[in-house]
Amino acid sequence: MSVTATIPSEGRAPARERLLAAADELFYAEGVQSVGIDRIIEHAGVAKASLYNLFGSKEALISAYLESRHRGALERIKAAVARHRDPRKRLLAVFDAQGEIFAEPGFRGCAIVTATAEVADGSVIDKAAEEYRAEMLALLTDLARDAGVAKPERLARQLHLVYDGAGVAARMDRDPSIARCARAAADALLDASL
Amino acid sequence: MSVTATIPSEGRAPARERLLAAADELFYAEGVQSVGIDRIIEHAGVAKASLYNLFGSKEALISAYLESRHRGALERIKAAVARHRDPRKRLLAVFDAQGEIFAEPGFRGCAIVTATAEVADGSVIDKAAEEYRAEMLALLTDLARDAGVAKPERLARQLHLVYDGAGVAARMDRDPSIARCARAAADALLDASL
DNA sequence: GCCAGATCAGACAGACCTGTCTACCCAACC
DNA sequence: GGTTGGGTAGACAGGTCTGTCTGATCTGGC
Repeated sequence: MSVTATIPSEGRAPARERLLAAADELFYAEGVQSVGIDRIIEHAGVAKASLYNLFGSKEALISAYLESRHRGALERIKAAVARHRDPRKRLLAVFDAQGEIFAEPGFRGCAIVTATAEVADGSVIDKAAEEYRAEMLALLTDLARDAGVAKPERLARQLHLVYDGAGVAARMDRDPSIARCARAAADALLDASL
Repeated sequence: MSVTATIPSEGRAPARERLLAAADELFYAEGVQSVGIDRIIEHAGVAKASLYNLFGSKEALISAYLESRHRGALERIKAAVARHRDPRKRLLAVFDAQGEIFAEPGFRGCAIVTATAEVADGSVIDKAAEEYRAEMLALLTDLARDAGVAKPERLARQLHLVYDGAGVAARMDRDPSIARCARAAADALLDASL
């Protein structure tokens, strides 16, 4: 389990990282089902055997890709939250961060939402998604509690709805500005919960 | 273009209907990408040649399936709306209907949202989705206007967010009760818009 | 009876998929 | 200098995919 980080032969990232980068790019842009292993390894400049040595299966690579995407998004959101001290601003910062993410070139919705839509129920991917969603809901619940609302769980669920909806709408309507709409809705829902 | 409805040989629906029924069942349950033509025709009891005579391609069959799903959902929602005269109740009826749909066995989220997540950008399916989303937004805008809010377009966008989010959450968390949460959020957003 | 059109069953082509396997290369370490 | 381990390159197996094609069968209308 120790990732001893054998220093790569200078200038080139190790195969594992190159594979994850390629997976991130291709899986996200075209879907985990549509993109085959061959394209991943070609894009990463890695031999097929290396992929199977390092990850074991395509599904495991998808899991790692989703994990990394989720970590990245949550990190960005938490960083945006941390830039404020006022509880209301902290809560709304979630949607500010969402707006930034939406505006990035190549944005195509929440990777986890789209990936679960591609695979049948009960896959390993579903299990990962469950975990990730719980984490997001917990964050929103904390922020709602800090904002002093009477029923933080209740508001958190509502905000989670708005968060999910914004992700879907931004992708399907190709409209990053929907995040401002989500922010306004969150603001109103917070007011209504006080 | 005239669907002259040649009466089927008694007891058996015509091939087109059986294909659509099979597509509806399998595509929805397992995804349009994962389900192959062979399984569709086997389930429908139809020859492969008939499918290609009637629809021309798998993509066209998917389009027809999405069209039918969308029609059905919108019809149900409009029927629920029509059961009320009070503008607020009419607006909230959208989310009541959503709750009914969520509670049905085999519910797996909005077919259009999941289908667009499966295909690359720019496909025919994307174009259809655009149309369907506009229709939904128009309905919400009408309801918001009738409820007498100052900026109906603004509220409609927010409600659309909640609607989309509820669909995603109901699928991913396997929790139909999220519709009540969405209804409450819609109620609060309506209040805040008056 | 007979024909036209719809439908059926299934082989087939050509592409693509995941995952395995062999064989070679090269750098680091003892 | 030899060994070990991670990496590369690519063939291969066995399966699945969409879409086409051939030919048989059924049914309604004349």
